[in-house]
Amino acid sequence: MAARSFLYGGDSGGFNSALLTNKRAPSSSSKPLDSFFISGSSHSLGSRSMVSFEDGGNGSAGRTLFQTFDQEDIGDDEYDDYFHHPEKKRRLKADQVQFLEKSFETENKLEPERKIQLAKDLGLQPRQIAIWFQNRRARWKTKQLEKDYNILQESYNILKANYENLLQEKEKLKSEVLDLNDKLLLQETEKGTSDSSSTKSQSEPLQQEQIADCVNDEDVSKTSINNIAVNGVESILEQGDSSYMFDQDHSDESLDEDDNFGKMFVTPVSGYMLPKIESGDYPELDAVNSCYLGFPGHDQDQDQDQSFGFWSLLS
DNA sequence: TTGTGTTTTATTGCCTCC
DNA sequence: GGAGGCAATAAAACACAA
Repeated sequence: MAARSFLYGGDSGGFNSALLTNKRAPSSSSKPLDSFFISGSSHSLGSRSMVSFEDGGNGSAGRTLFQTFDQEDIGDDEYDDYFHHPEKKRRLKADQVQFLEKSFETENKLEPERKIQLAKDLGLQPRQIAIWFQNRRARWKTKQLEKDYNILQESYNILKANYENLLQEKEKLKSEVLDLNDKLLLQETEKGTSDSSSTKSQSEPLQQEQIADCVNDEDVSKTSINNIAVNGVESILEQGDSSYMFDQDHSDESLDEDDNFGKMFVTPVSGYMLPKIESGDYPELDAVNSCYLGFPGHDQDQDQDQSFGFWSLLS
């Protein structure tokens, strides 16, 4: 991309009004010395800074915090330096940045009146104010995305740890069942009667089937859970609608039962909408849970409420 | 001093809204 | 169609290690 900067061309009395109304001012309008004559350029800026707070940032009425450049105020070398590097970028002074930061905290969008006022107060071009806010919003967004990513990463890790615990528990219970089955068989064998086979527990074949089902489901479930968690993270990263970024209030959306919002939740930091995973949405996850539920006398509701907190974690 | 990575300022192009 | 927003990007300014 061509990077011919025009900065803030205009006459020495102020800024080029065309640049305020037309943000696509052609680069050709930039004259070599234009950027030197930015309204409010001053001395005492260090070597290159474009602006300074002459009054210490008290913002007294009727006076900008930024003074008009005057050749008499700076040394010849510096003056010469400006002439020979007319388009150098100049960083804002710390005080100016602080002022803008405070303003940004109040409201991260910039209405025209506020822009003009800030420009007056700081002795900058309104366009500079707009650009600063735009860049600041971009930085803010990046940070929020990082935070959301970290939150999701943490959730994923918890989910994964829970899943692994779940598998361990399942193995333990499975071996208990096998053990009990062995004992049962042993007992019945000890009875040694000829009709023992007909009095054999009817529940046994069913339990063995269930165990087999659980074993078969295991790999599928593991893959599915991982996919769900990973997709959750990816969906945030791929979320392109920035309209959420500065829209603070999504509380109503998550309560709407008539559309998909009813199954969404809002990420805590950036306010992204993500699908809320519930029991029944992913049969593979239910299959994992169901492995506990086939035993005689086992309380399913209790199991879902207790120990692993599997669904509560997801929702 | 210099090379290199990061941050900040500014431009460009595209999109949306009124 | 103009104004303003955002993403992508360039380039200056800055920080810092070697």
